[in-house]
Amino acid sequence: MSTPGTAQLAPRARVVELLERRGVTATQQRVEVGQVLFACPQHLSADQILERVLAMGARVSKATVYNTLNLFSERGLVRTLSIDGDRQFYDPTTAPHHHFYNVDTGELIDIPADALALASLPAPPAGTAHERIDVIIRVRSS
Amino acid sequence: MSTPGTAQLAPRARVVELLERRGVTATQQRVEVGQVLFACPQHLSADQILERVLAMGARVSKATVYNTLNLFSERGLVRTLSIDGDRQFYDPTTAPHHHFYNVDTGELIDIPADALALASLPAPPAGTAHERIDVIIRVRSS
DNA sequence: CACAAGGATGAGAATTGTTCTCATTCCATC
DNA sequence: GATGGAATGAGAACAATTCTCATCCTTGTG
Repeated sequence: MSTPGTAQLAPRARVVELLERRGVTATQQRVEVGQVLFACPQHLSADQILERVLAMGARVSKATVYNTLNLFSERGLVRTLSIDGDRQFYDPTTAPHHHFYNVDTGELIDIPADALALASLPAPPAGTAHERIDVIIRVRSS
Repeated sequence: MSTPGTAQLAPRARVVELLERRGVTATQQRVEVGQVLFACPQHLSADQILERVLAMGARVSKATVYNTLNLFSERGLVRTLSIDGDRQFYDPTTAPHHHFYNVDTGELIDIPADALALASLPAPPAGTAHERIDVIIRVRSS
């Protein structure tokens, strides 16, 4: 069984390497946020991340969590998901992939890119270039 | 040229029919919101809808606009889109289709369902059933 | 046509997720 | 160690949305 109150974390060294590879200064708080975020493939809200960082005994503010997540997002370390209007989720998996979203439970599940073939992509509107494609398959508990 | 201050509106009769077909009581305010919303294929925020309803000389409150849009959404009269975390957009086109989203301008453009082939849909997770599929192609001004 | 009953509306307060402010703290570099 | 610019944090500010609840309509019924 797992130690109570101790969640699985990504090793500091791995997080530091990830950040530095993207030119992000690896400060105390950023690394701690990263340890939570990059622990495993998952979908966490800012609040959940704050909670877990505090639970690991670290000291971080809400402002820093948001600053950090926005920075990570800009630098491609995390993918920001807007599924409903309520809040955003942060997805440590940045390689192309898609999502199931259970509208009843709020659960998000990854769909590997190769499990969903997108044939015949339409050309982007004049003067624009593709940036990323999000497919969300909404499902409901039956 | 168009009459200044007079936006294009869906005819009352058509809106009333749409609402009644879905079992929605066609009250004054709901019809007015519908006249704005169903005027043409478009993507409006709640604020924009409120603005336009007021601009047509009607009297509606913010609360009623939200109540109405949520009701329309439940009854399948409108599709609610969450593209970024900022606000929701309401799309009168309820038939399957997808969207381009320009991250620089915020512009949303419809993609007809048949312009984008989804091959090999993954099976929904156990105990769930497909509800709807949203494809958002993010583009950036180049 | 009056009228009750339940639904709809609206003004503004409340909530919630996120951003902002700016004084303090940290940290890489000299 | 000093130092300057970046990072942090407490809490205020903000914006979209929801809630509250008193008032107003509608609609069906006698």
